[in-house]
Amino acid sequence: MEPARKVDGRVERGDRTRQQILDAAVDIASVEGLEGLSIGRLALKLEMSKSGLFAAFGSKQDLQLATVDHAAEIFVEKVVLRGMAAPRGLPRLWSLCDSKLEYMQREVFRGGCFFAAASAEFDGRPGPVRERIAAHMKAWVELLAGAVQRAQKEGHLQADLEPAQLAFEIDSLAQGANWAYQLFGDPTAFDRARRATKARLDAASAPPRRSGQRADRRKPAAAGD
Amino acid sequence: MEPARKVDGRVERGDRTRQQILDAAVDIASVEGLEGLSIGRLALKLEMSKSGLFAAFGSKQDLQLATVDHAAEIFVEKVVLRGMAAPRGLPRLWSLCDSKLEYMQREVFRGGCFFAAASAEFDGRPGPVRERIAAHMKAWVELLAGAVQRAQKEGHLQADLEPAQLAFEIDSLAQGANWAYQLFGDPTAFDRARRATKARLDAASAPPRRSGQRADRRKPAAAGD
DNA sequence: GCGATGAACGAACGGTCGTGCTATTAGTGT
DNA sequence: ACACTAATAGCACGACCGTTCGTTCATCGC
Repeated sequence: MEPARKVDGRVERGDRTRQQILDAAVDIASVEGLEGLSIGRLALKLEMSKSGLFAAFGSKQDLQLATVDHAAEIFVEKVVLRGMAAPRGLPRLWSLCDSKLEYMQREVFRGGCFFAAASAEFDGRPGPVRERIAAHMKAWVELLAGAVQRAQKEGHLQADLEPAQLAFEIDSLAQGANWAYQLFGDPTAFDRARRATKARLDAASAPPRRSGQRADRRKPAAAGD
Repeated sequence: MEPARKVDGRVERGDRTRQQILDAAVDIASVEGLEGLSIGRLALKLEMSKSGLFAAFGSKQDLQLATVDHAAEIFVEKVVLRGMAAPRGLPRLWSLCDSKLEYMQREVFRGGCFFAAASAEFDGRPGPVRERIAAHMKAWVELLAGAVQRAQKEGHLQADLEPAQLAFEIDSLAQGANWAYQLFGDPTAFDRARRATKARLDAASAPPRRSGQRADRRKPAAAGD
């Protein structure tokens, strides 16, 4: 969040501009893509010279990597931290889903979910950038799966379901909503995703604790709010 | 499918090369993107001159539009027709989902689902290309929703659920599988999507016809195969 | 045969891309 | 006030982009 500091604690001038550059880079890249993000246009928008901007990163690829990391920081701040603030178990799981949907809906990035766009753009281009994107996304789905597992341990979700499977399903719904909203401009997509996620979590909820009975029945309590 | 013909029935030379060009264009674009698809590289791959190729379309945008339409033809052939061959109602709905998953899994296009990539690339770039992509995708989701509606009329699915909602959910699962496979190379994603889709359709299935009873119970029959 | 037609070609255009090199500025320690 | 250093600007390069132009060549009606 705050600009990086040197060992002596001073805020360097270069770090400040780096932050400004990355803010603009993430904004542009979420709309035009990481490859469409050109150094010239970025410099124009920031009213600085192309070479000066370039020197701050050394190569386009390094700029792309830094942009991906910067987007990840924002993602963590707006989605992960916000979601993890909820009490552990099912509420936290739901909160993570809802945070991601809200982050897409409010368009924290102008072009919708940065990583949805970046994934699609780079999944066919091997290299460090693709690997970086994949690493961040892997961390996210594993965080989700971990939240599922935790909700199982808390007795909120059925114990016999596979965490990765449920994480896959609810994250797919969020991605589907982002897709529909970005392509069609359909804001109801987020309602659809929320409804579906709630219903899915409901169906995966553990039955109220009674004597030894199989977890094949539903329970009326809603997942969210 | 077969090359276009003139009024007198002859097969023009230009149409043949157009088809060859579009085949290669779709292949490249599914990996590198529609914008990354450059006329020079395309001409190199086809071992023809840049200018000759260019003349066959008139502009890059027209080439992109033709590429999108060509991809849609292949999509219809491999997914829609194959899916619609199943008996109407729930089997057809499942068959459509399965066909799309298979088309992604077998990588009919080298870079996974062409339209998943194209949507993400162009959802932030207004213009005819974006509109064309959106039109094709709209047709697909409406086809899915129509299949849901038909399954309701046949009594296979509960009558009180919203077709567009269910269509959104199952298509999101397919997109999620494509995403996971393309980014992580995880082939189990398709199994996950299939399982989730089956379970979702199961949960949406109408109860076996008996006296007036509400549609809140499950029925054991699986959705697919 | 001959002229018309359309397909494909090679060369070149202006523009933008990422990337180096060198000079100049601005900030800091003494 | 000065030297030192990091940050930025200016400029040019080579590569590639989409596009245009004029030309060549095969084909086909006449």
